[in-house]
Amino acid sequence: MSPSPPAPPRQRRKQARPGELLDAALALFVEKGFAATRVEEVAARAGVSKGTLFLYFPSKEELFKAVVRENIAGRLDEWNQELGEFQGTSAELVRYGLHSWWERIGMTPASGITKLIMSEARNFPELAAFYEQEVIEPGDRLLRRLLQRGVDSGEFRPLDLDLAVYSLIAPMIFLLMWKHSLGVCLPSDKQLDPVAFLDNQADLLLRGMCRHQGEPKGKPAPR
Amino acid sequence: MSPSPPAPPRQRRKQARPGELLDAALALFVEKGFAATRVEEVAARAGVSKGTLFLYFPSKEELFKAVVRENIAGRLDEWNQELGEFQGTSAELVRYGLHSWWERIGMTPASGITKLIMSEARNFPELAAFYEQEVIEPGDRLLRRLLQRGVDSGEFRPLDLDLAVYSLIAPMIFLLMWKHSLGVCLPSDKQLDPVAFLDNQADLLLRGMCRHQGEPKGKPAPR
Amino acid sequence: MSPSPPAPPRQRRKQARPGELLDAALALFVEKGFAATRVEEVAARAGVSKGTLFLYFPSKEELFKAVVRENIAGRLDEWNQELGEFQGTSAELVRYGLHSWWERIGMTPASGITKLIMSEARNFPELAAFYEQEVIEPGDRLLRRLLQRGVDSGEFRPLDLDLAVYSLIAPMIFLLMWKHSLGVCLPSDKQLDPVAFLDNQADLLLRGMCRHQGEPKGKPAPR
Amino acid sequence: MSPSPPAPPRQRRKQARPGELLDAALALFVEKGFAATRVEEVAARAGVSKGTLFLYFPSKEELFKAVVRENIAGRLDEWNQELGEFQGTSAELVRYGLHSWWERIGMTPASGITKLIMSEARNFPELAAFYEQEVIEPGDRLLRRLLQRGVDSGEFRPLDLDLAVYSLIAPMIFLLMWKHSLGVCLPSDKQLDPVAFLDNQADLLLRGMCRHQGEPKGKPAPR
DNA sequence: GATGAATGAGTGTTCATTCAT
DNA sequence: AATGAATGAACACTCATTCAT
Repeated sequence: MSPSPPAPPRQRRKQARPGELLDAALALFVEKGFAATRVEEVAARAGVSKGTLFLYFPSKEELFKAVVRENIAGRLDEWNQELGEFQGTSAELVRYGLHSWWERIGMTPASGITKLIMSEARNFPELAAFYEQEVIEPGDRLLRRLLQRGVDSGEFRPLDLDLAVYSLIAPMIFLLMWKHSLGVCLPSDKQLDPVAFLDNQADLLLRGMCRHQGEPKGKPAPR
Repeated sequence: MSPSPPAPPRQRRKQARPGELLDAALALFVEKGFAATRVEEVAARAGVSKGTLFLYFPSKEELFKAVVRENIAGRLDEWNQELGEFQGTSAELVRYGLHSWWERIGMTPASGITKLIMSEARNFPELAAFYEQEVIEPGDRLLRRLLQRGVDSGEFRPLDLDLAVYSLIAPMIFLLMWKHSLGVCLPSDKQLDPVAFLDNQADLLLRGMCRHQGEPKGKPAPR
Repeated sequence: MSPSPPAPPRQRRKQARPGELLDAALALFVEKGFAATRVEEVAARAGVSKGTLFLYFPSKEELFKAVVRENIAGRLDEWNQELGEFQGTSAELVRYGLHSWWERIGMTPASGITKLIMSEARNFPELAAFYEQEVIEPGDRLLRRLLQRGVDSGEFRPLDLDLAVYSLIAPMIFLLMWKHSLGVCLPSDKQLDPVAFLDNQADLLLRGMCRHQGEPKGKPAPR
Repeated sequence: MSPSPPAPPRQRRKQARPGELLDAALALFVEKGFAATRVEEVAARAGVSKGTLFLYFPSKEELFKAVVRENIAGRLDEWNQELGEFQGTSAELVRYGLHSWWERIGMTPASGITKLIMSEARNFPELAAFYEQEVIEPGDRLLRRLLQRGVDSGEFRPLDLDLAVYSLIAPMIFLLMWKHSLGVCLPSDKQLDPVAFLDNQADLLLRGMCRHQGEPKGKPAPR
């Protein structure tokens, strides 16, 4: 009567965690881009059927937005607060910020999102606007506050904040793009060490921003 | 068929077909990405029919590869030579290099190629390898020589060249990505001034690399 | 489970499920047609879950059939009897019949059933046959008897009963279709007044059927 | 290399007539309804592939509109003119109109369109509006002119044109609905003879509208 | 009995690719 | 060489139906 295999017993049940779908979507979006990722594949990787995905996310685009929210936008708040409570010099704060960014975003799969956005922004203006609003704008404010803190305390000299913010953003964006595009194709001896790179960039930046030229470069000497 | 006298003024091209197709394809690929670009649109922009495109390029992928190959070529050699003949301090050379890069690549449509590569590298590993070989590698050598010149002359202090090279590359890559992706979606008051940004980056970098701290930053040097 | 005292006021139905589902389904099928009605919507309107619907009806098609069967029943019998006992001229009887049809069927939601049948008959031949048997056939006999009464009494002249019956049916069917389809889309100044239309049709018909040309058309008799 | 059948040699060429698609669409829409008709089936019946259909019609809805235009809307003009040039009494004109309607629309596949519209109007308000504008409205004007002609010539008595127009429309609509829905399920002995029905309706109507009661009913030749 | 999470076949539409002309 | 009509494999999304709970 039913020569087809006995049909898997209606796989998992419970609450097939939208979380699993978000994880799968993140991985695939980053790997193949938004357009080239098929929702069916996302569903399959999450272990559910295509229909199930649409039970939780009304469209592919909303799925993407949810991925962004889950992985970046939603985390900015806690980060904001944490950096606000930082005790130490502003130079240390900048270094700490870059390091924690690397650990929480840069080195995680979430970093792929930024690459994705940079790659596809022009085709999905709505997504780009969403990202601008939910990530760029708050992130910009966060960095600006960091720098302003140093200026206010007299630790940094007066800065053109617009340029200075971009000086912080640039190495991060570069690192992400590198990691997610050409980096994956480079031979291992050409690989860029992200932490060393970030440290180096921090050194350069801080040396340029600090009022006292004696600002020690590396970790060593926090007096 | 057309005995009407003076020969129709749209005699136009003749054999230049592949070139026009490549130009059209470059523009569209940069603007919309690989997946979102329709071959029909490429053909239309080149003034030919869809079928004709496939006469010259066996598939969309091959067209893409041809676009990249076509637009990567030679430029580096002449640049290499020009920078080799530069008279002046190495600091000036670095600044000159960044400026001329902006004028010859960064601000021209050619910059789109890099954006394209960064965006699609993962889907075209073959292309990425090609780009690595043809651009990254020689570019890396070029920058390395620039820096080495400063070190050898004693103008720069001893450098970790690997890191230093990436410090030069990062702002360029960042600028391109910004310009070609999120930048186009940002409100005008958020726009980044590329030259100011490059100058600023050069200041920071050189301040970090130069042996004498008295290295004048930008134009005047604010005592 | 719910020891809270006075019994929740939404004790509501109990076992009336199938009936509520049929009501909901009737309304939606009439409004949107068979194909465009989603079972989920039917269930929701009946206040139950999608799964529950399938507990009572094995498929959407069976639900549809049940709706039609449920709403076609009996009414004809009482009507048959009532008209059989009518005292008055046959012309009055015909007019009375049309008016009471409008009041009991035409203007009520039950009219939707006929629209439904007319619309979906081809996709549900089984239903169409059922309707033919349960409604068309008895209705035809009823009308035939009405007309025969007039012929027998000498009030009407000899008639081609087949045609005459259709002359009665036609305005009713037309009215229903109009009301349930294009009528709902027409601007209010184009709306058809059903009672006036039926009266007018009765006038025309009776004028054609009555032996004495003096048959007064409407109520008053226009001098 | 290619074990699949040699592939039909890229069937017909030339101009795979949108006409064939329109015919196929008409037949299928009428047979199964708008929603239940799959575009692939339409294409198949026209002997082309699904993609080809979209070469000529940008969407299923536009295909439907084209069917309506082709089969009804487009013909109203010539009909309008023809009836305008009619020589004879207005009673004859009304009879002629009904007959020619039957021959050009009623008995042809085009008649299915009206059934379709009546059935699906509520689900596709845009289509209904289109039909109202392209068919109902002009048709209404046409009939109104017909009747006005009789009133003006003194052949008809003063009429409530709104009701009178609907008295003409009703039998046509009824006939179509009957033919395309229940009619297809009825046993042959119950079948309605459309021409006889229309004649009968015309008789009834004209008897009601004509000033001189002596208007002979049937064909017999109006002395 | 009742639920609602899960399924997967099916639909309209797009687009790279082919090929007779 | 060049065309453009034709193709068909995809893909996002829907919805009737199932079934573990």
